[in-house]
Amino acid sequence: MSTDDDLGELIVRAARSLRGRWQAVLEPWDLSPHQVRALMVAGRVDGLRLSGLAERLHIAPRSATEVVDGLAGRGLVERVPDPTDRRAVLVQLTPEGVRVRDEVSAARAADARAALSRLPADDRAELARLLRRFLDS
Amino acid sequence: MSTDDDLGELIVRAARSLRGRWQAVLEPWDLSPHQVRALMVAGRVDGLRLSGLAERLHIAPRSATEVVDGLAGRGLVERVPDPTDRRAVLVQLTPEGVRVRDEVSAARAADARAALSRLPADDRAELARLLRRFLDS
DNA sequence: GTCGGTTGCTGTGGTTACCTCACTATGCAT
DNA sequence: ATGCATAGTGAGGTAACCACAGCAACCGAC
Repeated sequence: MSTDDDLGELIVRAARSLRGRWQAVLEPWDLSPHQVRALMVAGRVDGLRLSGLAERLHIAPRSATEVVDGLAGRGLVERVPDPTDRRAVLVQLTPEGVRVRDEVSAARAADARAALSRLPADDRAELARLLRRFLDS
Repeated sequence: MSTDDDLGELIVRAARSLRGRWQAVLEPWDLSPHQVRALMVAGRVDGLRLSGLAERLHIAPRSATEVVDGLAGRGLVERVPDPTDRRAVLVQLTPEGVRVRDEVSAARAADARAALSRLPADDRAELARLLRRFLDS
């Protein structure tokens, strides 16, 4: 049905709109989307290995090295040896990394709120309910 | 509110899920998303210039040249001189291009139907309504 | 006309973000 | 101890984007 084609298209367009805004919001920090995601994950997960990061970002292990290189070069993240396995390397936020993570987090939340505030609160709730149902199915 | 943060996240995740499926559906044709979009646009718009294609795909004019190179190399598209301006080049689907466009179109529609059929029809309608409202605002 | 500025496409060359493959160091089971 | 598996990374490649320069064609003012 054409309504279903449209629905897929609508979801993708809505996401594109949000992603565009989000990228603009990130600009002051000059971080790629992957770097931001890595920062979030590394802040949330304690004792995160490079391989674990690669898995969560859906990229090759080799590429995780590069993402971490980028963040480490900015002093947002540190490589620390895994005490339980001398082959492994853990990704750990520096104090600066924590600060930037919190700033970016707050900016993203504020922007999402602004973008979606055009929709009445009960529409937002309904939308969230329906999307959750779709994703869980 | 955390529900709004979630909503943005939900939209992006839903789109990612659809995009992942879509890319898998496209695999047999070995076409990039941009190439498919170009094929669709060129099939829809008569007398489409490279610059017009670039505009619709939100890429630099130079990059449109490359997309068309790719499609022309597969024989899906032809460059024809613009009769009204000898500098300009029009992008026109070959018969093979029309065939592939229709196949891909049908496959995408079928997949979207399959992906979204997990949601009841009235939920789909409501979801579409809400997303349209968001996008139009 | 013709001449200066503009436009449409593309060649060259560069960046970025991925990838695979091979290597080293380490861990671990027999 | 020895052989195989695993963690990260150096080397090198690819695909998709970009800006800039160049060429051909268009167009408005004179």
